[in-house]
Amino acid sequence: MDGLTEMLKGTLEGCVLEIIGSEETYGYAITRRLNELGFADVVEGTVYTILLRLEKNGLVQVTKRPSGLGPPRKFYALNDAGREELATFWAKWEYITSRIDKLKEGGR
Amino acid sequence: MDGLTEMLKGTLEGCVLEIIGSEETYGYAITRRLNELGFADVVEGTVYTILLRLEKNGLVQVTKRPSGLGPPRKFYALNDAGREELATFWAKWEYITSRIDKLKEGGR
DNA sequence: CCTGGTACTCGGTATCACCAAGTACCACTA
DNA sequence: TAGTGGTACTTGGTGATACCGAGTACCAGG
Repeated sequence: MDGLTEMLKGTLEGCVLEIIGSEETYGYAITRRLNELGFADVVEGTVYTILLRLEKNGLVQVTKRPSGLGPPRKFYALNDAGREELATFWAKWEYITSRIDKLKEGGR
Repeated sequence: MDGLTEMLKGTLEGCVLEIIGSEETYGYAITRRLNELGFADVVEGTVYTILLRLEKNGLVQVTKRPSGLGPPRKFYALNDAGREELATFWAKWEYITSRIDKLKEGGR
């Protein structure tokens, strides 16, 4: 399945929020997680730009820790604003999917 | 519900395809249809750019007809390529929603 | 050493929806 | 007959987002 990229616009950031929200983790691992979830062609560069944005928008708390097998990792955790943003994301997701499913059912 | 715009990226075009696929129709009516479906802040300009793109990509057949209460309408119908594109869109949609729902369930 | 896996950064590009303003056609009304 | 409002399409520019590619750096094992 390819060419998903355009459809992920706006949702990928929410996915990253969800992942961070369930466990404090770092960019490289998030990328792997997304890949194994089925978003195979999401690459590191994309995830890092999202993480930078989250940080810039004050939704996460960042902690740098040594890795042992590579450069130090930047661990991300949600703060209150981040949790709120995550809830908003899921609300929007529900809304959109319900409308589109209705459209698909031929709802008129 | 606002701020849906970014999340609609890539899906709005599919919605328009679906609407056209179910009935030959025109831009203004498509906008109204999307609005009543719950995509309240989708405006005409947006729909027209999508229609132009569909036409440019050879997914639709266009017929101009007089309106009676305004300027002539451009009616859009799917051609074979358009129907194929629509099927692809739904396949992608299924794929993405299933993955994201899995993520939401805490699937790990 | 040197290859390969881990881990982050940065500059540029393409796509897509939005916005704003404009054109134009018609019916109704004052 | 001038004005208003609804219908209908066009166009040029903007902003957000994900992608791509190249680069830096650290470490372990052969």
